[in-house]
Amino acid sequence: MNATNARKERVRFAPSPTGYLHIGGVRTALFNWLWARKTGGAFILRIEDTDQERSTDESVRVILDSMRWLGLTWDEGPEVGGPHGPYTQMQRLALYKEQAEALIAKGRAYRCYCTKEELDAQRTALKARDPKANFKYPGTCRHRQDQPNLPFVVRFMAPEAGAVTYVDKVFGPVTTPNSAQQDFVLLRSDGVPLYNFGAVVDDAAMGITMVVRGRDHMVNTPPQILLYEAFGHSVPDFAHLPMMLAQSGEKLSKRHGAVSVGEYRDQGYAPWGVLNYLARFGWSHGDQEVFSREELIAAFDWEHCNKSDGKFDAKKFLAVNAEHLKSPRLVPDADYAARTAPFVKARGLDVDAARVLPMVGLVRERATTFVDAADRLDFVFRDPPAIDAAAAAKFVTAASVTLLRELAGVLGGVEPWAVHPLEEATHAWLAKKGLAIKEVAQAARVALTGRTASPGLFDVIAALGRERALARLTAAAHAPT
RNA sequence: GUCCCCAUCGUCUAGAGGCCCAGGACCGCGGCUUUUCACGUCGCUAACGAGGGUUCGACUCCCUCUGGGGACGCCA
Repeated sequence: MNATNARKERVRFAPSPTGYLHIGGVRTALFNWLWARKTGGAFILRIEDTDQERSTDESVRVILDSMRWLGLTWDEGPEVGGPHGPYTQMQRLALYKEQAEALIAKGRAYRCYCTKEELDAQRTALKARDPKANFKYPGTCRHRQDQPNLPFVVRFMAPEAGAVTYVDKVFGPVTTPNSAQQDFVLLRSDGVPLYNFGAVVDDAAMGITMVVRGRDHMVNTPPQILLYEAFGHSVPDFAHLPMMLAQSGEKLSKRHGAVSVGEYRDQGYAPWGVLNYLARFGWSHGDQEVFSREELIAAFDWEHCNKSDGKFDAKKFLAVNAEHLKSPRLVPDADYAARTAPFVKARGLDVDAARVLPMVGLVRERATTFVDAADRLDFVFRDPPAIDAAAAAKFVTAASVTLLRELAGVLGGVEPWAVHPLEEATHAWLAKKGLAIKEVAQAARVALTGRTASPGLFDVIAALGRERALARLTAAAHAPT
């Protein structure tokens, strides 16, 4: 697209498998993925499972499933492999240990024998004196002799003077004084790396050229850059994305409603509808709101990324999704049918995509989700249709029963069984009787669909087919009120 | 408290000094269309946080304030 984008970027999404895939995480993954696709680079998926307390295999599975459902395919990572594997941090422990030793050898890190208890005590004591104080590790073990029999963590020897400056792709230049840093822990006493160390070692090993992540990680960037420099590695570019908050302004969590990809999948959202909403959150392209996958890859850039945090809006999200469902360009009929069929089946109807396919036109402009589509299509596949009692009581009266029977007789002779002939025959009949369609429409609708709201009457009659349509009109006549 | 970041309608956003008494979308509210529900369509409500500069001219640049957010862990 543009000469400055010539570099093929290697980017990564590195979730912690501590639960479902959060909608905010998806946006981070998406922006990474878009950039990889746009630059013809690589999108790497890495599992950061070093928090053994909270990480689970189940969660890894859920995350991979969600990514696949969204269509955010990864070029390197779990299950697909790649030249820099393994792509799960707990399988890379030897590397972290080796790299930590290398830093110690360079004099840029050291073993610390202070126990967690000692440190906690110091922290608590400080807070007791000054509740607002900021506890920093005092560097007690910086020059302590090796203690072969004591457990230790490896700490970074942070510079006390100077500052780190980097140019964020979204936020521009950011400078942080080194005085804000401390001798943070690289390796725990059990040999498992902490976030900043693991991320830097892996990003360097995997040849990551740009780190794209949430703004909540912006504070991690200076220490990470210090690490790159200590190693003598070139520093990647960084792009931080503003955060997606709840309407209340709090961090978006389950108590604000659905936040996991799985929930939206189960609610019948289209994967690309989800991604489209997320793409436009913190990024814009003039007034364009709806994008196909290809359009988004072509249009995406960092210049139009916003810096300010935003609030998740479920209604707008639904609207964007509905926009996708309405468009055959964005969701082709076959895809629409395939995604709707499982939801129809979930209603206890033995229906496959092939049977849904010819019915897509009935709900295309009405349904906002595939679940909604399945609901609106229920009457097509259920025989007899589920009749809403209140609707029947109101519209299927003794008088309308007679009319419906008569209408069935009239329609019985219509050839071919298609919307226009059916409509013409009905109107001719109505004209002869001096009736307005209004006077039979709702009764017919309830008889045919069981509900007062449905697709167009003649579309329904045509879709049902001669036999079933006539049977339903007649059945209603036999079972009034 | 320390360090970092942010600031246009309720929400997502356009806006890169005059094109803006601020545009689009969602939501909300009306009208039209109509056999129902929708779709569609027309319209309405609604914003540049405050104060100083800079400039012939600021939503756009600078400063201060105010208001938000993030981080300060052997979590990620």
